[in-house]
Amino acid sequence: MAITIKDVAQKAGVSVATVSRVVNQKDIHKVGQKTQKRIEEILKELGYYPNTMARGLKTRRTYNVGVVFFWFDKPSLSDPYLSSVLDGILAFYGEKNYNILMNTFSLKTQNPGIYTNFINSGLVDGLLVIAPPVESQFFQDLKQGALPYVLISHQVNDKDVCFVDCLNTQGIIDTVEHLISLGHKKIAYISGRNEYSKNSLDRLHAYKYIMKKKGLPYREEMVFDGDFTPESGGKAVDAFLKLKNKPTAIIACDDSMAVGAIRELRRLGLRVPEDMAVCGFDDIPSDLNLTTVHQPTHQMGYEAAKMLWNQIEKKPLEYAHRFFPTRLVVRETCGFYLKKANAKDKKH
Amino acid sequence: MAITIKDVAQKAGVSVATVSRVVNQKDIHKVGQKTQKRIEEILKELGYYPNTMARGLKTRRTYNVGVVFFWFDKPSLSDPYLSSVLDGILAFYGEKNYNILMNTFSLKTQNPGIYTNFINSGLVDGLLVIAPPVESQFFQDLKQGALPYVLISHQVNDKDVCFVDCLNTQGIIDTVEHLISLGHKKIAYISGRNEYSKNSLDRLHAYKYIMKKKGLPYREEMVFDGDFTPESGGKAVDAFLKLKNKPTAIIACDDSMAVGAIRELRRLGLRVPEDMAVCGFDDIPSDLNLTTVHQPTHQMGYEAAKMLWNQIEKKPLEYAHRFFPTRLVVRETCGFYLKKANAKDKKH
DNA sequence: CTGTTAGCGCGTTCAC
DNA sequence: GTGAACGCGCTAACAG
Repeated sequence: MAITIKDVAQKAGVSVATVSRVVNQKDIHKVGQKTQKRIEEILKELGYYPNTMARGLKTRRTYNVGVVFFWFDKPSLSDPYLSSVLDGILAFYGEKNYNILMNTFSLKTQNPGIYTNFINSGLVDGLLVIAPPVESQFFQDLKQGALPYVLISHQVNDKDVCFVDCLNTQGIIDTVEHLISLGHKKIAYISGRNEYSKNSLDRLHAYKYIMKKKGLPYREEMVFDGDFTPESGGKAVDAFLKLKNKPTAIIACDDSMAVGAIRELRRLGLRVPEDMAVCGFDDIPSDLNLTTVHQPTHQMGYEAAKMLWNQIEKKPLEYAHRFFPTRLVVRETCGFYLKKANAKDKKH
Repeated sequence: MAITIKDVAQKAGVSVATVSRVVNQKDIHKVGQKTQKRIEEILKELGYYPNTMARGLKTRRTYNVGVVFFWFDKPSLSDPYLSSVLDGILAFYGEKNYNILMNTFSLKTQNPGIYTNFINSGLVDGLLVIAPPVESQFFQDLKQGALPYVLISHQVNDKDVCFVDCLNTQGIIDTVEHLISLGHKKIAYISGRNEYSKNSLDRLHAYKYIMKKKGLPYREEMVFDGDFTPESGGKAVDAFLKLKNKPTAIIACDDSMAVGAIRELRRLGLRVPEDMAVCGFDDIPSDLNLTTVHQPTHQMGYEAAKMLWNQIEKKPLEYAHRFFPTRLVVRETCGFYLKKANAKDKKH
């Protein structure tokens, strides 16, 4: 059995209350210098560490925060977006000496027991929810519960719900405008899983909005419903190429699908960007020189963690929502540099 | 305040003991059918969830396992090796309905308080330790404590210490032999941080061993001490190219450094593999067509998790150590296919 | 300055 | 079949 506060008290010849005061440095000015010294020595000698369970039971604080993320096929941290967000979270709570409790949630089985148990068990002081599905019982459970939480990459029309997100709409608008400036008019779009990702939905809306605004025809067949996998990006390409009126550019809702699209195009003997421009979203590491929209995922994780921490520690909240700017990163696959080079050639 | 067992008992007109029996399905045959039904209904109606802290305090079980990993500059899950191992761990404990508690440990500050607290606080039922430093107070604390643990990617000469690892030595031997078969004799090596990574150390030893065994001269200057970053791979190349007696092939202790080496070689106008063959270790996703050694990281995480679980649940342990085979994955950067193509050309 | 004590929510023993 | 009561280790209110 581990050393308890009682053991320490006994050995020091004091009461447990005094030991507790020393351990927690609370009301420490009330403890005699000598007593404190003696207790501190015995603490080390015995190798005492407070039992988190007992302490948590009493104080209702655990210094744990839960991180929930969602998956289809299998839980995976290998996703660059996810691991970057998590890195931000880890960075913040590393400083604060909190523990991170990971919990994953299958979108297939949708077993609520897993997270309701997590929400209500008193195991964590708060919850960080990464990219939850658009509609879910989850939110109701969350709102009903007393546990503080912050949503990541999921904006919601509710003053009271804390979240961080990037400016998805702006990112897509920038991309479309950039492609238009390169002369494209027939711009196709590969969507994500719109029922499961608010980001995906917001980006799709943005695409429709800006196409219309720019006077470009929005056509059903120019939107393909993908699922965030490279494979679905490839399927989108196959579908687009079958059209009578083929697109000259493709925007993918995320980089994975953009990568899949490029691979398929090349497999079919088409060149990117000469024969087809391709743009992505997220700016994940890749050697394909993808033109894409960058979002500050690490910072978003960090700030979400901070917002949650403020709630937990009852600090005044500076803001309930936090939007991070996106940035269009122009590389090779949109054809910008190709066009530039061609223009230069013509001059000569 | 959350619903407690007392609330349920009151509403059901029974004692807390009876409710407890129903909740835990323990001695359930002693509870009357009707009583059970009634309690179960009220349980749902009230939305009761047992308090983990109280339960943990009583039972000494938390259904949490801790995962510890180590870092230099900042904690990062973006490392493909790490995220893959974690995926394996998540996959296993997802099935078992355990929670994962992440804790990171800085190799710079080496503050032991962080993990000793973690070890002794009763917060977790066991510990998974990923790629710990070669020598550390950590191990002593671990051995002294009563907490079950399993080491990942760290083999140790101790029957009682559980670990999983891949056959690092075999991986390096395969690589060297493969390069020799392609005609290479001057094979340089980029090492990792040998004080902090047992894998790195084991691989270096393997390199020295096989070079000697094959009658190839081992020269100090042919080994460069890197730090697992692409940058250090680049520096290694710079150093090797300054030598009078330049290598014709480079083996890197991990893929990151191999990638860095290739980038630097190309930057300097050298071709890979024509002018220099390069091989890595780990088989991380990359578009460089790297010849490398694959290790089943996901499976290793999964099996380590299983070993720990067996300990926690007091099941008989099948084995304390588990070694996973490596597999040389021959792609472009070693020059194998180049040679093959050349040979074919000559025939004609 | 220090000690006594109640009680956090739960599981479990023992009595009925 | 069921309930009363104890104690897990700790913090905090109160007493002295």
